[in-house]
Amino acid sequence: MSPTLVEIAKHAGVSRSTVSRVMNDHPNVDQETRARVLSVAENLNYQPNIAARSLASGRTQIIGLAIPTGVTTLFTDPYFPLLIQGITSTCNANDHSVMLWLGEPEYERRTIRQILQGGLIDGVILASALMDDPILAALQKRQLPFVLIGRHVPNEPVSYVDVDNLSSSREMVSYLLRLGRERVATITGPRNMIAGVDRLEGYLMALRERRIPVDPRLIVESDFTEEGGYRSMQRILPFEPDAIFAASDAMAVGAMRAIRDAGKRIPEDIAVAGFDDIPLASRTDPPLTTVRQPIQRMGSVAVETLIDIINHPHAQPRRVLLATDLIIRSSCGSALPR
Amino acid sequence: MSPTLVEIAKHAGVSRSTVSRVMNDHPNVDQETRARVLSVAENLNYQPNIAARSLASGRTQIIGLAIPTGVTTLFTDPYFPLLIQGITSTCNANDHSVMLWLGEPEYERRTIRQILQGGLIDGVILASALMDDPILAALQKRQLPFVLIGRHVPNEPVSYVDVDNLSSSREMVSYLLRLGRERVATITGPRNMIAGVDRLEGYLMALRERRIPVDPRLIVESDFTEEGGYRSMQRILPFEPDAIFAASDAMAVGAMRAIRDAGKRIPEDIAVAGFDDIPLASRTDPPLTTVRQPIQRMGSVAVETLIDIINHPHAQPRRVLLATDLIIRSSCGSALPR
DNA sequence: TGATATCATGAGAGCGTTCCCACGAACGGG
DNA sequence: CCCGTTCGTGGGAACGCTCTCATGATATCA
Repeated sequence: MSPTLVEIAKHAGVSRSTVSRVMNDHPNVDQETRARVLSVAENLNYQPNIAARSLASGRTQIIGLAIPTGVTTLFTDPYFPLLIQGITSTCNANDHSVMLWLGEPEYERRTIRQILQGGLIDGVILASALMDDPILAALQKRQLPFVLIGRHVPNEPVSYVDVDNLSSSREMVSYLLRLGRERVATITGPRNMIAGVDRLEGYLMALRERRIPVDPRLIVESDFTEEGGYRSMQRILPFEPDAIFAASDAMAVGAMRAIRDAGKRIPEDIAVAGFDDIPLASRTDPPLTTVRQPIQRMGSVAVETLIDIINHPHAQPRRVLLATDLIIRSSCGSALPR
Repeated sequence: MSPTLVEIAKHAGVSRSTVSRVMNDHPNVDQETRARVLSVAENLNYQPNIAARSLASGRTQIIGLAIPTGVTTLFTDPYFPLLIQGITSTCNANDHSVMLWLGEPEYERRTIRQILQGGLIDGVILASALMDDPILAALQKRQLPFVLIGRHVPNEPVSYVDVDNLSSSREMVSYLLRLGRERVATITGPRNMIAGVDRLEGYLMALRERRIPVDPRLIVESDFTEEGGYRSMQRILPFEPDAIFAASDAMAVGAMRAIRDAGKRIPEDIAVAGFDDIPLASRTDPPLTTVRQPIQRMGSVAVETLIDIINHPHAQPRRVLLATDLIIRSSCGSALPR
């Protein structure tokens, strides 16, 4: 095992208090002493015992990452891997560790208890797609600092980090309209996911800006899956859309298949736009115009935000929206002749 | 915060020792006392403080999951999500927690230290695709229990859990041969990944069993990516294969594209078989015959194995190989007429 | 120059557990 | 009936750290 504070102290000829101060970057330590202690610690390969530190200080430098796995579809694209990568790397950079929970219905209650109590954790990142996740309520009840991945209702005092779904999809739909498309349809995500709601709202906003009346037959709610996209497109096709904005690339791919099966051409007859920029998007036929999200970045920002909250628990809730990139490929063609 | 042992003791009218015994399922506690303590603990919503327990006992009930992210390709299929899911759920079931490290070159040294020392962790699951991962060496040096995901050289005393790559690919290639294919080629994975090596070995073994001479021009090493599969297939095509066994579905998909681009038909001219059964495999044209791995199961078994090792540190290394399923779709056609 | 603030350091207590040992009660065998 | 076990229980010590307070040395100001 690693040596203890006392051993370092002995070797450096100081008290364990001084070593502790050095290790924690406290001021009021003589430059020379600090250097000596540091060098001894380095030589002996000292690593503070996290459990002891935690017990004494109440801080663990561990943050929990809770991902309720209700929505299995999310595992088919690299969303979570990227998110997790962003989170862990930023944690590392900030000397924190990540504890992972994938919420399973069966263990959820036990897990929640474990997360909230036990004192093991300084804060939680909740990456739930659902707006009404039960963990959220539990989290709010306790004093544990937490950050949501995904926007939340603005009148509740919760901190969150999200992609700017609303602006992104508004921009995308505006783009379709600018190309000269006149009957732009949309396949939305589920209404209980904020991403679904926001992306629909962006669609509506773009129409409103151009004073284009909303045709409810051109709006179909789906579930972010390819299969769902396929079926939804089939329902939309009879109403003669000339463009489709799918709220996820997976659904866009499904929609493309439906369009093909109906004997229509992309983009000549119907322009297709997606959201997410999954790897497949660049290899569809034709390549898919879509919105790229800074997923990894979002993980990073979530960690930074959480650490900030942990350090300043009584400040205002933080709300961060990240900008996206419009990735223009050929599935929407170019501007139509007027 | 959660109440402490002493508070439970006070309410139950016993000493903290007795409460501790109850919480840890020690024998030699009166039935009635045990019941009383348990009920008090339940009422007060008691949760043991993990830091304190760890400090006193040296055990944390936390296992580390280290995934070196060198190979980014692995993030494009749901391998890791499934693995992680298997690991976390089994950890939950066994009252353990998961600490996650995605190894990044930059932080690796710090991370290793953190993993190995600090006493935070009871054991490690190392899900590295590489055979010569530097973390492995560090891990072996210390006394920390660990389990590898992925087979390892048999003469070193390390425990591992893996899919039976060798038998699986031998079976697949045998299947192709049984269908009457005579020039079966293979696109292998990298030589520094055990999965790549084993799957090639299975291919060779199947040929050997039928006394079919190995044509080295029909064997091309690649990198598990679609792009790699595409290029490799292009190199193989001139040598007139009538079947191709790709060591991953991603490569198989690339190979299919190359075959198409060369104007050949699947499966009439060339049968295609993959490995992994990624979601896409069932939706290629034609649907891909492949090998399904019990990835989630593998995670579960790894956890169980690790916990067993933690409890019995001096036993023999455990080596587990899991069986796979041959998923027969239409990319290999049916038996050719003789 | 004496009173006061600042700095570098050390010592003690405490964080919530587990582990070890001690103690009395109950029990059984000689 | 006494002595050695076994059982249920309690108390002390320890785990390795942080935090608060005390102390003496040095710097600052009137």
